[in-house]
Amino acid sequence: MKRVTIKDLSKFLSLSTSTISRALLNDKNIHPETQKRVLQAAERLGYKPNSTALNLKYGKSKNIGLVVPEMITPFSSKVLRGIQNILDPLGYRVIITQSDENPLIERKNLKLLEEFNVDGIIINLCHESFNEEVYRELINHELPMVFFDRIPGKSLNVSKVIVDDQIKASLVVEHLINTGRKRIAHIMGPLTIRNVTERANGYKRILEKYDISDPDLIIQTDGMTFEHGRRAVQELLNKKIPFDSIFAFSDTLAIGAMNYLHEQHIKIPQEVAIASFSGTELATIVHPQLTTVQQPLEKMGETAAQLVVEKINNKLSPEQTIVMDTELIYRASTLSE
Amino acid sequence: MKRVTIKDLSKFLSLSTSTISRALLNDKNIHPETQKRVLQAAERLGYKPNSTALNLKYGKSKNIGLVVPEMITPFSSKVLRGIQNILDPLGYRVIITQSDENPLIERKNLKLLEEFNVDGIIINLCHESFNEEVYRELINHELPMVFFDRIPGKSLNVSKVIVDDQIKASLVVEHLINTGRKRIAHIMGPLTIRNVTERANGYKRILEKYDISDPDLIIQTDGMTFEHGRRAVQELLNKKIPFDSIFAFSDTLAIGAMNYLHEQHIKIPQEVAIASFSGTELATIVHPQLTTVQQPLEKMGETAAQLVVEKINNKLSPEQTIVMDTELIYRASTLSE
DNA sequence: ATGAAAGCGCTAACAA
DNA sequence: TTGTTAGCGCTTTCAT
Repeated sequence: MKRVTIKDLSKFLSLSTSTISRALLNDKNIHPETQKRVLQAAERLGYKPNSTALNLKYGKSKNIGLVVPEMITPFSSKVLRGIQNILDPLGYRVIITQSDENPLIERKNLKLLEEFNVDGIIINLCHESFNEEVYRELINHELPMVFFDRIPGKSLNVSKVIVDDQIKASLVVEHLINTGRKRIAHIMGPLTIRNVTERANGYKRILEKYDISDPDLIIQTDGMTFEHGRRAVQELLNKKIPFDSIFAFSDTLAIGAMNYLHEQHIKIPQEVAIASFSGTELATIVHPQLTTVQQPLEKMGETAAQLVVEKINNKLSPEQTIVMDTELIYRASTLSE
Repeated sequence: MKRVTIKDLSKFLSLSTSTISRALLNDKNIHPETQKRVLQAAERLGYKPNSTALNLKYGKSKNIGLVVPEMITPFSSKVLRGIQNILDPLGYRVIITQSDENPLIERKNLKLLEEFNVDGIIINLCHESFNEEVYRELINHELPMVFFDRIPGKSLNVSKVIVDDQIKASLVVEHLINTGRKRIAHIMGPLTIRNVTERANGYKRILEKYDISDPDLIIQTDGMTFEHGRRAVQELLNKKIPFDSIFAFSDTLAIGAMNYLHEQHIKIPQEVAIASFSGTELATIVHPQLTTVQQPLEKMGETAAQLVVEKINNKLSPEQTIVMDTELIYRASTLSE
């Protein structure tokens, strides 16, 4: 069953293709009667505009590329949802690529998206500097780019959507202190991610303020999986470093840690309280539920999408950094019953 | 920075566009010397083929639509990964749409994908019959479709990728019996999903075989979220129906149930053992880890992708139903230490 | 109000 | 071996 084109309609109605096009586009230069006939015929023959032809005509692909480190946790999914809220009604399609936390794959993805003629890129990067030159190149090619969550270093002038990492990290740690914790460990992610440093700074600031800091309490991981969280807390225990609570960079790391604690029959929160950053259901499907800084992921996606669209429609629109509000949510993992 | 086209190269080298095209395509009818010059110029000017033009030319979009009920659990993400393994190297882009378990949204998504000229659709449906007419229509339009996981009723002759639901459900239940359980509850999903019935049949078969069935033990949910699982077990407890184990349709339902049990301080697996179907990390990030039927999700995605590609390349290739092998994995949620 | 024709970037007959 | 031309489906000047 071949697709019906304007040409088919033109033959069918013995009208020129331009007239058909005008009728379809609601042009003023069209007789109402003619338009009615065209519309009816279009309906009857099942005419569907060919978006490829339009894209060629207008020099756009109506594709937006999304680059994320992974899609295994619901983090990226929720952001995607927000992105689609904005982009779907505008007729954009979203092409998703996963970097697997590997900057080389990320680079390949970016190149691929450029090949694919995407009109813009929304990216959550996996290394704050490794691909800086690639980002710069794409931007020079006038490809609109918006970064969210994990953003590149200051030297790149781009639009970003982030959260108030440091402040909220401080608040979390302060909450642990307020609930009587004194030996607060921190499970960091890799240093190649800007938020990792930000959140760690928030943590350090408070521990120093209360004069309870101890470098032994900071465990640096070289990855972001459940397994990394697990190994971090294992390390603390093996080194016999006493601790009564954990602030983890992400819910993934936190949950990994929780699991190991469970296996060791260490009670949460009685013996060890635990808190982290999240924004997904992950925080509520574990037991006990995790105290977290709730990031407005869907809203972040929407905001990022709005920024790309803005940039696509107006190449001169200025770069913006939008800091989203987060909410600290207290749950059972830090509250004794 | 405007994109460099073949025309630009043609001017730059004083050659016809067709010669340029030939050089780029490695045509035999081209002087090696000329080809070298073209390739060098292309490299120097940064030429990138315009995929939109190609798609128009060849009447393809090189887009494949993916329709899934949700992306919040890692289920769809893992399948997507498999799909991309196959499709990325072939130059296909994957457009993702989420139905939110709502057949009306699913229908809208399908219509949208058709508008978008996708070359094929891979779908995990959310109601086994509601949109049957839409599927049929798309198939009549010669749009290649492959169903996976949740498939439509028998009356539709389409390619499918599924697992051996009934058999494996039986094995799970038999495992529960072998570990001494006698009052085995079943948390079903909605009856509008074929696998739900399949797995329930497997469950019933075994309970009848051992003559321990009891209709009270079957809880029918009207959704698939954590919350539904939670409420199902709540219902069992409220009705004071005694049970010593649960077989849940999915890990999502199982985890929801686990959480409620935890809150009621009911010990898993000592007081209640629990098992389900999965294939994602969800089963291992909860405590205790869940005994599940591990579905090869990535492989399922790959298989589905291969089937669409096959169908795209040859409209006449026959419909196939591929049953993937699953593995029953015993974990702490059914094994007392 | 309608039609003819050009053009978006590319490929593939057909000529030369 | 290279060039000319038409055409994929659509919109948009420019004529009529």
